[in-house]
Parts: sequence; C-alpha cells; structure tokens
Amino acid sequence: MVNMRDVAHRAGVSIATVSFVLNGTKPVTAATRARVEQSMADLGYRRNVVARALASRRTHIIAMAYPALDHKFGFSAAEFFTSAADAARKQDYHLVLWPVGNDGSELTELVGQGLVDGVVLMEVQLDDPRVAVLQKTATPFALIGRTSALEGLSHVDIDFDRTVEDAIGYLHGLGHRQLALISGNLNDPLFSTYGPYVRSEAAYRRVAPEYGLETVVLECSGSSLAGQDAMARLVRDHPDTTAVLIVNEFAALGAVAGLNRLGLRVPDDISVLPLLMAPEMAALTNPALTIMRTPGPELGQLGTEALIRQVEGADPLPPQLVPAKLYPGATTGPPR
Amino acid sequence: MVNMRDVAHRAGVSIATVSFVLNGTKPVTAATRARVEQSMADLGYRRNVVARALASRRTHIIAMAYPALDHKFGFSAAEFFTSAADAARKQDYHLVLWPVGNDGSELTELVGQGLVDGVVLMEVQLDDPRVAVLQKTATPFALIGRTSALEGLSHVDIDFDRTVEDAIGYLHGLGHRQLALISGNLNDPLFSTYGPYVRSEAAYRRVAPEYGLETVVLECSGSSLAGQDAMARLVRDHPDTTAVLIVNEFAALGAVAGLNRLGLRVPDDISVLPLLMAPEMAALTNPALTIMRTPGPELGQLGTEALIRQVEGADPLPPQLVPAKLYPGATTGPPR
DNA sequence: CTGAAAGCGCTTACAG
DNA sequence: CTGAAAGCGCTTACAG
Repeated sequence: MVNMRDVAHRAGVSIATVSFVLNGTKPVTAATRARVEQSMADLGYRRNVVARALASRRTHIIAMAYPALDHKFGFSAAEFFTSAADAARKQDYHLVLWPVGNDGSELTELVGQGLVDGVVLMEVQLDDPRVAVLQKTATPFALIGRTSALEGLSHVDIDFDRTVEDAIGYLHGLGHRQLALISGNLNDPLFSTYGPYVRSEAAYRRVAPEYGLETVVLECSGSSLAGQDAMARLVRDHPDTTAVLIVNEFAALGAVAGLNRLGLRVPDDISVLPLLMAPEMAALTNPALTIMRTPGPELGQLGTEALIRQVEGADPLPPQLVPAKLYPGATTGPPR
Repeated sequence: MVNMRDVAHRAGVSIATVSFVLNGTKPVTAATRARVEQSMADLGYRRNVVARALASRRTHIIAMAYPALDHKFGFSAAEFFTSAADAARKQDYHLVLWPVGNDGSELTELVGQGLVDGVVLMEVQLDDPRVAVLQKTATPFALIGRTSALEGLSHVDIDFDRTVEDAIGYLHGLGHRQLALISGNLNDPLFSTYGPYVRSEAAYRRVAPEYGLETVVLECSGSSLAGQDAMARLVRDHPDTTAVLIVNEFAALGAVAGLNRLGLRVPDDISVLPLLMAPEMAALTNPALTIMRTPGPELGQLGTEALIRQVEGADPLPPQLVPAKLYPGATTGPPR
C-alpha cells in the first residue's frame, strides 16, 4: 500500500506537508499543494484511517447503539440508521450500527476499546442506564429520544405534542367527533418508561378535551395480533368511535386487518391513523395507511450532527423536537 | 486511559509479556500470567483496538456491505445483520453495517482506507460488479448469495432447490394440484440478475412437472400493491388455482390482502406460501402467514465465519446452501 | 519463558 | 510556509 512517505517523496516535500494539505490544518502554498495533490493522484494514495486515528486520538467512527433485544429492527430503525450514516459520511465520519442490550454492559465494552469517538443512542428510555455509562466514561453522546431528566443532554426527539395536535386537528377537520387512542400495554415493563407511549398518551389526554372530545384510551401491546384484538375491544366497548389513533406501528397493521375481519370498512366505517410509522411499513397494507410519518430521516441526521459537533468541541446544537407529519394514504376519511 | 505500560509496570514485566498474555501468542508461566492478569484487573485495563490494529495490520473489523438503494432494509436484512454481528463478536471481531451502491465505488472507498479486514457481501447479483472490486483490491470477502461464476468464491446461500421442493411437497401433501408461482417482474432490471427470482423460478419449473403439476408463473414486482394486483390476474386467468407460492415478501403481504378483497378466504379458498420471509414479517398479517422461513440467522453466521477464516488464513469453509424451512402459520390448508 | 527495540502510518507541537 | 522529530499504544521478530 502506498503511504504518506511515498507521496511526500514523489512531491519533494515532507510528510508533514502532505498531512497539512490532506487535512487543511495549516496553510500551504498553491504550488506545493498542487504538487502534493498530483502526487497523491498519481500514486492512488488513500490515507490510512487507523494510523490517523492512533495519532490524532480520534477514530472518526461513531456508533449508533440500538437496543435490538427490546425493539424489533424494522423500517423505522432502518430509516434512522441510513440517514444518520449519510450525515456522518458527509462530515468525514463512519457510522457503525451497534446492537446493545439495555443494561449498558455492552456499551461499556464498546467505548472502552477506543474504537468510537461518540455514540448516538436510539430508543432511549425515560430512565436509561446507558446514559449513566456514557457519562461515567466521558464519552460524547447524543440521544434520539429523551430521558426524563435532560439537563445538558444533547438530544433530538419527536415532537409528540405537535404530532398529536396535528393528528387530532386533521381528524376533527374531517368531521370526526369520537376518537380513541390505542396506546401501550400497561403490563409491559417498557410501557411506563418508553417515551413514545407516555408522551403521546399525555398529549392526547391534553388535546382531546380542547376539541371537546371524550378521551378514550385502550391499551395494546406492540404486535399485529394485539392490534387486531384491540379493535375487537374497541368496537364492543366504544361502538360510536369513528377514528382511531394508534401509537405502535405493528399494532396498527393488525388494527386494519382486525377491523376488516369484524366486517368494518376502513375508512368508510372507521378511520385509522398511526401516529408513528415509516412509509415502507404504511405501504404494506391494502389500502395503504394514512400515517403520521416518523421523522426518521430528520432525526437521524440531526442526532448525528449534534454528536459530531460535540466530538469536535464545537458549540452544541440546541435540542430539537420534530413533529411527525401527515403522510397521505387511504385509511382516513370523513365519518360515516 | 491506562495503557500496556502501566499494566507492565505494575506487574513488574515488559509490555511484550503483557501482550503475550493478552493474545495468548507465546507461552507465559502461570505465575507471571497471574500477576499480569491481576494487574490488568486492578487497573481496569482495556486494550486499545486502534493501536492493536495499526501494529498488527489487522483491525478486527469486518463490514457487511448492504445495497440499500436496491433493497429495502427490512426484517430479513435485520436478521442477517444481527446474526452476523453475533458470530463476529464471538470471534473477537466487530461487524459494521455498510450501506453501499451496487456499482462498487463506495466499496472501493471503504476498503482503501484500511478500516476493515474483510467484507461480507449481501444481496449479491448474478453478475456483481462489487465482486470485481474486491478481487482487484485483494480484500478477503464472502458472499451471502451467489454470482453465476463461482470458482473459488467463498459463499453461502439459500438452497432454492430444496426450498421449492419442500414447499411443493408440502402443498401437494395437503392435496393441492393446481399451484402457481408468483415470481419477479420481467421489466425490473433486477429480475434477471437477482438470484432468488431466477433460482426459485428455475426450481419450480423443474419440480412442478415431477409432481405432474402444470406450471403457472405470474410476474410481479416487489411491493404490496403488486402482490394484490397479481392475485387479481391469477383469479381471472387461473381460477382453478388452490395454492400460491410467492417469492417476494412484500408482494406476499399484498397477496393475502388482495385475495381478501376479492372475497376469497385464505386458506379456505386459496393457500398462500411465501418462499422467503422472516417470521417478524409473517406476523404482520392476520392470520399470520405460513412461510418458508428465510435462513437468515444461519446464513449470517456462516457467511461471517467463512470470512473470518479467510482473514485469518485458515482452511476455507466449503460453500454452504441452506434451505428455507416451513414455519407454520395460518395461510395454508387443504384445498376447498 | 522474557525483554529490548523496531516499526505500524499517521499527527502535531516546535523551530525556523 | 515547511521540515525534523517525537509520539499515539500496540505487535512481533530477534536475542538470550
């Protein structure tokens, strides 16, 4: 492999100068810069990132820690990852997807090795042990999601308030007056510590009364079957409901199927609007779902940028909340 | 950060000796080994993987190259990745997911930097330009999937012959005599170069006649909507069909929905059996799909092991073909 | 079985 | 603006 010495020799300069033009860290005259660049091109030089990492004490690798045990890695997660990877690459970083448990032990191992400059944490719990691990090891990190205590933590998240406001406003505008929210399963240990359930339910309970709507909340775990079952309960206990908001994306798919099995047409008899979903997932049903589209691409990018600023010691980015936006499909319409 | 010098000093040995016990590369007496290990434990030492990589010219990082542009990263891909990551970790390697285009340019960039010891290629095309890139740069690699020309290429893949044989045998055993295969879209440039379509269709055309079955093949692209549309064509043109084999997993979901919309019950009127699908995806429909389960975990592990053997100069693993196995659900049954 | 020392390919004060 | 040199934290012949 050709190295810096080869390049320097051919250009008639020192390796320091080659490093300076490569990194733009010191002024170099146009003439010698040109010679060096020519020499690099001639030789097909590519800088060795490992040597750079050792010398600069910065690997330019950041990890996206994903709790694969608690959360299926589906389309939403893929969106977060690919947009984060793009954002990282644009700033000369590599983004590594790192499956971790939620107790922080694998994270300790990861950051102890000096492989990564920082960590983007996904699917953050309200009280997340991994945050403590990262703080103790003084590893730069950014959260996608939010813990309860947020002082000074760099984070981006979904704006659940705006998302729910927009969703209810949209359905109300269509004429719906009897809504229901399908939220998380109270028996699931994840439920009470998982931001999306907690925050969207809180927003719903706040916003629905503002529209003079009764608040109906059904619990439901995160599977297609559970969503189907929830619809059976809804139709039995709240037969007047004309539109359903639903948090979990797997349950949402089951909800549509469940309504069809009950002989109800979507959206003629009842509208279905998932609060957080990726378009790829929405396209899996027939008809395709109308959704509040998870802002995965935005959040993946913003989280990565926030982290990189931190790694490089730049001014921190302020926390950002991004609402899910209405993404049209065919499961919402005026009430019957 | 505590380094090897600190450990060596506290144990009263040289850093070479610390390295020897850490890597087991040279014999060390039990006594000094104990001292070194005690010293590492006391100091909370963690070896710096970057320095190790530079000195040993081996990063212990392998990349899984995923063509994110051509293939949605769904549940199947997630299965490949997580099992590969586990297999890598067990052998002291890190597995990085790397989104690449299918032309090989990003791959050139990746391997040129010296970051990775080798590459696992996913979603390999029959004539894949990325293979040439890896060969030219002398990068160790393993394929999940197969090119047409395979001489000497380390690879693992689905055993399409056995998968299709088992699927047809199963349906035939239930009593079905009129099958159809829903394959790829002939207009899609991917179709003619994508192994799963080409090989499963070939297997079907070979096996169906062995059972005395007529061969019915419908083309269909890889989306839910396309699957729905294919069912409309099937019912119109081949109304006697009692069971459907379907290659693409997205189309398979649409097929079930499409049949329901046509007023046909699954499986009472018609059975549906996807040939390659992950259980998480099969659980999205109601009723859950009976599937031939993609052997993602096995292939991810085998591919990674094959690559690591190559990186370490061990005897190569012979190519392995793994069939998809029947995974019971509720979309197959005896014909009406 | 153990150690002294060279070297992996860069970056970065420091000096000029 | 450019260069000589130390150093990042390991591994690995080589010698004993």
